Amino acid sequence: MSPTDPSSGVRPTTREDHKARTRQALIDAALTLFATKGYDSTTTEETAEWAGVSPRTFFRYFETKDRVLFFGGDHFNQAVVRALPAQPQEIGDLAALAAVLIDIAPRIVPLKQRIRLYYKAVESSTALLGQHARANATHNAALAVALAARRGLARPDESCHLAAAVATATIGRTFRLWLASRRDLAELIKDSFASLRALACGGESD
Amino acid sequence: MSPTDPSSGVRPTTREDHKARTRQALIDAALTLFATKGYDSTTTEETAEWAGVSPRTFFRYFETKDRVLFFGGDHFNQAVVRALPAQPQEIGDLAALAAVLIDIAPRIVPLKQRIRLYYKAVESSTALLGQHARANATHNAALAVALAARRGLARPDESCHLAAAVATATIGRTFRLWLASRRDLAELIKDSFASLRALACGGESD
DNA sequence: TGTACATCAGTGAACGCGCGTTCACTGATGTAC
DNA sequence: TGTACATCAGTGAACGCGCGTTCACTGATGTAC
Repeated sequence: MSPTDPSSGVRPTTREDHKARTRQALIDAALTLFATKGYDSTTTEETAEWAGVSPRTFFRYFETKDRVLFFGGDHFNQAVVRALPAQPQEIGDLAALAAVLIDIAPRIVPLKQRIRLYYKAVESSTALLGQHARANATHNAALAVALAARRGLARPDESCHLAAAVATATIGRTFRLWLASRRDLAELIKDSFASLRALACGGESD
Repeated sequence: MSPTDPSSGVRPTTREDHKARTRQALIDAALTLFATKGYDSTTTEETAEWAGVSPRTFFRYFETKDRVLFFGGDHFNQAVVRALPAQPQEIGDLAALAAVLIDIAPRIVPLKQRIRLYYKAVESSTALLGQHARANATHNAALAVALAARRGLARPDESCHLAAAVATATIGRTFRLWLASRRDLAELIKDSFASLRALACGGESD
């Protein structure tokens, strides 16, 4: 349409640039404040001030106070779902998922400090915990669909849903373990899925 | 101490009786209203009115609006944790948990309609979803401790935590399946844990 | 059994607070010509 | 290149609303004697 048509290439104008930076400043402020002071003890006004904008501006970027925390986790979830079909058909669902996660791990590692803040923020409030749980539920649904496709099903059956839920629970544990240690994320993922296999198959061996 | 000392026996006076009934009325009102109108669209004032008390009375019974929904689910969780040591040592953790759950199932079945309302309410709001998630996390911690004891560990290791998390995820799926069908709860629990075993052990067989 | 007092469930009114909305505006960036 | 206009990010002020608190009170139930 116009010479600065965004769809014609990545050329951020000064305006768009500034907008993106304001948004990012609000997200950073919220992440830091929620993690240190707790969500309930942080006002939107305070967050705006920390980001260097007026109180009113907060709600130009986020519909509600809690929305400001959710931005990029979905990105990785979607990457997992997209990468799943590339895994060989022969291996099991959980093994395929583990393989995908190990592939993606290097892209997650650099965000460790940020993810730590995110989890700390989430634990500070039931409202954020609820958001997190809902994001997980959405991801599980998408994952179940992807697993169904892998098996040649039109719609996910209960086994697909169960696999998605169990995988997400396993990943959740793995993340917390990773954040609390210095161990390698990919190693931890491998260990967790091996441990899951050992648990479910009745062996007490490692 | 006094002739009506509560610790000397279960003799509810008229006063205690009335109090218990007021509390229950508030819980019932909240459960119904949250499930039908949604949590965010229901005010504490409305809940109080529905229960036949003044708005102010609500906060004499519950510190916050969300607390009114959480009352008896913990009871079953605790029952599971207490019953776990009675299971034979030879069987695996997940098998032991499944057995305990199947034992308890008959006590859960009569509450089906109530549990349905509970889940509907929880899904209506991130605040309640967060409460539910936190309750699950607390239960998982207790479950991990119980599993550690079963294995002769002083403290739960990561494998215990993982087992608890995976079991809770499995039970969550099972409950939703149960609420959406007419199938027998104990049967569904058995199926779910069998399905979990099949998933993790790599077999695609039922 | 009967009276005087104590306790406590429940109420009414007023208020603080933070989220989120509405309306009218400013001023910088972007566009037309 | 330069002027006139359009767009849009950001602001300020005022407000509605529901949660949760504080304080002073009523009236029914329970207790002492």
